[in-house]
Amino acid sequence: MSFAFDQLNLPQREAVKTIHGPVLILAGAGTGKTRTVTMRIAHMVDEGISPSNILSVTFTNKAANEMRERVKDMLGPAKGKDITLGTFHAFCMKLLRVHAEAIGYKTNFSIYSQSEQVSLVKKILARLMTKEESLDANVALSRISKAKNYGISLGDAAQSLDAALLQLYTDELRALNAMDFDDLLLKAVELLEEHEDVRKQVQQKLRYAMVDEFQDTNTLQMRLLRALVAKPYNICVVGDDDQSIYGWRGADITNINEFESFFPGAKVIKLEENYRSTTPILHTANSLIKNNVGRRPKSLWSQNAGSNPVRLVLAEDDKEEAELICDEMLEANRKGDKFDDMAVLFRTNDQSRILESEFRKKKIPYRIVGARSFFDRREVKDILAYLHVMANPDDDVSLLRILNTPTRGIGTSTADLARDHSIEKRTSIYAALKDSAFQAKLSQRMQLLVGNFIDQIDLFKAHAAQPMVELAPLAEKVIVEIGYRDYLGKLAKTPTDVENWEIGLKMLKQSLTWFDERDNKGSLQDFLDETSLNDDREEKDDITKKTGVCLITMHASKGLEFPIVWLPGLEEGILPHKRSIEEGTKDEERRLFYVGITRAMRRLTLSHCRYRMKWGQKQTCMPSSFLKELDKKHVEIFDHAAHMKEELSPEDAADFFASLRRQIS
DNA sequence: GCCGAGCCTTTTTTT
DNA sequence: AAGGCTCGGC
Repeated sequence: MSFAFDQLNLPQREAVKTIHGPVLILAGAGTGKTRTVTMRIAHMVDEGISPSNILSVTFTNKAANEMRERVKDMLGPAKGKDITLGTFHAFCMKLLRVHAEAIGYKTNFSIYSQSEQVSLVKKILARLMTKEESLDANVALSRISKAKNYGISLGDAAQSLDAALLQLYTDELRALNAMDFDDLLLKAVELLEEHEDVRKQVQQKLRYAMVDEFQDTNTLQMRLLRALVAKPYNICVVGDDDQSIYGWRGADITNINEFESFFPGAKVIKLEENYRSTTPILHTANSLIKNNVGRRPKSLWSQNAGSNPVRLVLAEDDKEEAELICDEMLEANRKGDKFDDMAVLFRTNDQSRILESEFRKKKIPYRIVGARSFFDRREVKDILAYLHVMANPDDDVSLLRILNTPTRGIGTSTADLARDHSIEKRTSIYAALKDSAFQAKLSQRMQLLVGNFIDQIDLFKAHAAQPMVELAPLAEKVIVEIGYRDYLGKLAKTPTDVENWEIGLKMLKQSLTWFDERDNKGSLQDFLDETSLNDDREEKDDITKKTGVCLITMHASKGLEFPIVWLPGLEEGILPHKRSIEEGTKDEERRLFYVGITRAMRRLTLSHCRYRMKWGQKQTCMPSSFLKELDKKHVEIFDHAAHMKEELSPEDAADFFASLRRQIS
């Protein structure tokens, strides 16, 4: 393959050519990052590096899938699939499936999702807490996660509730042969750090590493990389410190800011030519982000001068702001702009409500990212829980979920008894149920019920363990034999409930069928791994495929671009968010604003209000302090509220002011 | 074991 | 304003 360097600009070319030693590519928004990275891989292979020696890790599944497609296109499917490519978590999971025994786990460990973690923590808290204390499970969990990520101790278990909780939580997970998402990273790090043979073996194979979205990596992921990448540090990371917006869930910006101290001798390459936006948009973005301290200085530029200034509009209230946006969209649409090309990016989800109602009123088509996950559906969770227990019967959370689902007379009191027994004997609940010492505590009737349940599970388990078992029929067998549809029928309050649940079951069976039909079909375990690590949010992946104006949070907009963009609600307390002001993380809010601005290709409108309805109450709003920071050279300022008043006839104006007074008082 | 009234909270969300 | 959660009554 001869190489097409002429398609790249100079820094891009340099990034592609530098394949030995540590490299940090600072790729600003819209600077052709993905193209550069995939070309770099192609170039490496071109230079004689075997694809099987290349590791490419990303932060999200979406990025991993994109990368996989691009690499396949570039190298062909045969070479493409030799590259080790996936998310950090998927990589660690695969490593641990092979080596778990070295760190005291069975290789069929379960992976606990967020909701499973929450239910486990709730259960532990219920046991742990005295009447005066109270602790929200989600809050506790985020502290546990922080402690794991940063490797910090929470102190003495006897002194601190957090420490006691972490202790019990950790013990419990281990007893259940389960890991949470953090554990996947943590245990993989432990494995590599403490087992030289494994580390050497992995380092021998994966001699060239590449990391995308590096600004989103956390401390554990950095530790993993350091364990994984040996001298001469053939590691290339790509990211943009200015787009680091996930600090609140552990992303550590020092990874990118101090990259050279982790990998000495690193070459830093900046990509600053932007192919997405016009000069006014980039100039405004640059003027904002340069107010952040401790960033790596860079400045985006474009050859596209553009024809529209950035606009900054003041509206009377949030209703008027929404109307204004809709009116301008209709006007732009009349002039030939497509609704698909427009987007409204907001800070908080509740900002979308008033927009949606205005869109519906004016009959403007819109698309919105669905927040609900497919795997949050009860029917999907129920059947998946059966599959989980079949793969790892020691998975207590799944087992407790199905113990009385469908109702089979094994109520909470028996479940509690089994729990106590399992704690006392330090076994799983499944093992407790099988224990004759436990069964002796039960009534004749309950013994029978528990026995039946265990027999059924063992039967399913044996079926699932058969080689080359088809999963879709297996799931259907479970659904039929447990009488799940009858159970749902009794549970339903309306006929639509039943229909909805049937849809969920269909979707689950469809994904099982797809898995069955795959060329390199794996085991039940493989299917469960994929579903655990792929939080397939409904619609999320399709947001770019759907049509209409895109309504989306600034966070979710990262990586997307739209010709025409509105950023409403630029008020102190919303952006920067009130909580970030309190917590002193305004820099991250500034980056978030920067991400929002740099999504726009041709036209950008910023807006804020004098008043806004919040929690059912009218609030006075101050303009965002970030607005002062913007260089107004390319910004047109427009007081829409005042403009509205001028346009009114005297009578209307009197009405207007009267109604305004009513609203204020 | 289930339902509903009343109370409380309210940023972003991936693996 | 609205969704989630708890607690009390049946």
